[in-house]
Amino acid sequence: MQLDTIRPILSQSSWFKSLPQDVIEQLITAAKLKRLDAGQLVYQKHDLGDGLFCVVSGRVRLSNVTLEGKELILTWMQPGSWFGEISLFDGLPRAHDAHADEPCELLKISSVDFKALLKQRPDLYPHFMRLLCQRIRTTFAFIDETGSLSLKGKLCGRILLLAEGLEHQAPIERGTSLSISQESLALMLHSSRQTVNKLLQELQQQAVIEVHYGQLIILDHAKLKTLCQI
Amino acid sequence: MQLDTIRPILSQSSWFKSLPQDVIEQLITAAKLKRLDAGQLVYQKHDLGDGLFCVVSGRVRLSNVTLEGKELILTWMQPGSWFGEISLFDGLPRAHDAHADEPCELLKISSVDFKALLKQRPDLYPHFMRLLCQRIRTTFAFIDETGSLSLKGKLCGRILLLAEGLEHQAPIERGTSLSISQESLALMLHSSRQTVNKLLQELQQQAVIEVHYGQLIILDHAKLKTLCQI
DNA sequence: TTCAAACTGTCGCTAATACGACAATTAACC
DNA sequence: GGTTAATTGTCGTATTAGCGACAGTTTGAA
Repeated sequence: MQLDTIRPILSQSSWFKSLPQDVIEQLITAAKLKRLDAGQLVYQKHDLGDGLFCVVSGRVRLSNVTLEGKELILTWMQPGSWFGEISLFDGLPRAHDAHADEPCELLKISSVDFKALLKQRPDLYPHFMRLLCQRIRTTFAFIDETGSLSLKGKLCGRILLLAEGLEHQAPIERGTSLSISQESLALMLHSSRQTVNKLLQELQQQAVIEVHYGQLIILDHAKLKTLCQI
Repeated sequence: MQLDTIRPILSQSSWFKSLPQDVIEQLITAAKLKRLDAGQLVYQKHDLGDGLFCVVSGRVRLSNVTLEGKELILTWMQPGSWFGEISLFDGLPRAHDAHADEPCELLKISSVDFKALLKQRPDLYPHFMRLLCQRIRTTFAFIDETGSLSLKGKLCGRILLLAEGLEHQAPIERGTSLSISQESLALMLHSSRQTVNKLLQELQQQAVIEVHYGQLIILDHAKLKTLCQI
């Protein structure tokens, strides 16, 4: 993978783009590219945090497993997204499992390199505080959704989140497609495949989405937004 | 209120206690004590963040209101707890409403003072990053609870959280009491008063808690912990 | 072309829980 | 003490959604 292929992916993150240019170069230089097969573990809950990651290609699943063995998907990280920063800052173990959902390429900045960078450039602290704040606000929004929306509303919210993750700041066009199984959506919603199926059918009836094998196509982005308004 | 009364309350927060001694003094000096009546607003969602708060006495409720007007309680902040830091670090509006649940005394450090302090003491950044990380991890734990526990489990988790908030690091003793209405618990669980009542009765049957008017008494702390294990 | 695996669509049963209603209890204030 | 507001306890009913079961569909690989 060439640096020139990576750069445009990294700049999909508005946070990363806002870093000083020389820091961006330093991070890219310090980063190692890792390839993972589908299903491979990136890190596991309770592991020590040994680095910071960015998805270059593929999709990483952040999840937890309950006592009974059921997997709860928190979210997916898509190209351009950074993750794994929290353990780096508080030194505590990983809060989730991270798996490659498909064959993935990840950039990894090791703890050691990262701490060296921070020591050398303390002016970066505010940038990383903003990254943490973003994470907190996303998480708060998630909780608000959980509490105030019907399952259908939550489903619409998740679909939008994933679609926006794919296209980042770019406007979502009619026809944006989302490769995800109904089973996975259910795991993210803490719901059942059958119920998700029923709701997707309803949304298809309303011409909001098209439902295909392992794939959704967004037809009416505005309607989706309305349906998940809190 | 004397400084000497405030100091022991502030040091209930292990985060605050870990700050350098001179910074603690600076913060105490910069802070203004605010008194609020029961029900009074501390700040409102979408307000600009104009300061950082610490509860000295009373209880502050962090909540959101849905489109239909239903209040969703995120949590209560109790003596020794700091809140309102996120808007300070990312400059974005408040994410929740904050109300005094009872007559309250709050310490407030204004944005201006706070930013001046950070400018003067950039070595404090890591401390505030830790505060943010704590918040994120609490929030993640909250989401995990939501997804993997039965309503009864979540109820036990909330009761413990509130009890621990009251007693902070101190071990919860048999007999710790919690002043809260069943209605409020329901709003926090996104559930109904009636259901919460039924579950509390069950817990009382099992001799885990005692249920009184506007009050719960914890009898079996260990059992509560078991019931909310993820 | 065939086969297996993954995914989707649908039915019916059951459990959980929201919500209205109303009575009983407790606390607070005059 | 008496009155009022807040809180709790308990119905019954309606709705939501989880889950097993099973057939149909799509995909990819032999």
